[in-house]
Amino acid sequence: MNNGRFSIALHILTLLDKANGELLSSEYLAGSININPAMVRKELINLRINGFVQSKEGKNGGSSLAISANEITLGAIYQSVKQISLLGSQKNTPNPKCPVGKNINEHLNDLYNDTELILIKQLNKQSLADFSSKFS
Amino acid sequence: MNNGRFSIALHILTLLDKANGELLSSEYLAGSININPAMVRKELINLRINGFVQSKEGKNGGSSLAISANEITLGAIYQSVKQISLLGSQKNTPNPKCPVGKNINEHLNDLYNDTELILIKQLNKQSLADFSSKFS
DNA sequence: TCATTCTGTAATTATTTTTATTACAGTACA
DNA sequence: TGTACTGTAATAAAAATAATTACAGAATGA
Repeated sequence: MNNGRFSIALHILTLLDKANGELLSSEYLAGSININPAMVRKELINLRINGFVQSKEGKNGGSSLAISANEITLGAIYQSVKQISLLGSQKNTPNPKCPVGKNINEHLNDLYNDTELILIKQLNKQSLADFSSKFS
Repeated sequence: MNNGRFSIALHILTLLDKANGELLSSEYLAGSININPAMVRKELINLRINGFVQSKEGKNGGSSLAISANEITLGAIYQSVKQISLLGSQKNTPNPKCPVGKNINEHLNDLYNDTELILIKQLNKQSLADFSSKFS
């Protein structure tokens, strides 16, 4: 991963888990994370798409977990926020006339994919519930 | 990892391995990678510090591997180029008044460190020689 | 019904990070 | 002593991230 989105997503989810079903507003969440509520709402879109949270509009609205914290692994969170590949951005345009340059992207991709699989497997060892339980 | 430096470093090292001891200039390396020679020279500084390459100044100068490609693991290359933590930048400044915010950085750091160890272990399974042998 | 308090979302701007460029001093060779 | 390199700094450009602002629309409840 290469963005603060994982941290933010995990922070949101941990707070929601701690809230035990009570709806938390994006402003409240933003207060704990110390970022802008609009950023929280943006990340909530993604968490909703991935089925982790549900939100209620309007007065007294807010968000809560949509499924049990036991069912949400850190690997799944990671996958929900990652967009570009793990070890480097793939905008390299090496020289196709060079035997190495011509093929390196293919080999780098293989390497990144293999490595990322291991990473996700490792993250999957821990659920949101496990992570959340570390907090008092 | 979250920068193109890994790709560049590995590309450089692969080219040097293929060159079989012959000195390659930063301009030649840059030509294969399709980046600026100054960028290559910058990355070479790091590779030198880490003992992977050696460079010779002056006319007919250039760089070559300083140790055998068998002794350079991809994990070691990864470690040489990484600067910030794996899963997210650590500039978060959560709200210390919140029980979750107060402690999340500590727990995130633990998680990142554990995960990164696994990642490096995985990358260490492959040496530069292994990687380089994939190219004709 | 209507003021209030939320979310949803788009548009814009600011900041930070990364990458690229330029330039030139110093070194080694022939 | 000219040429072809590296070393390195300074600067600029580009890209990625994050923050801000704004406002329409939804739900509540007085």
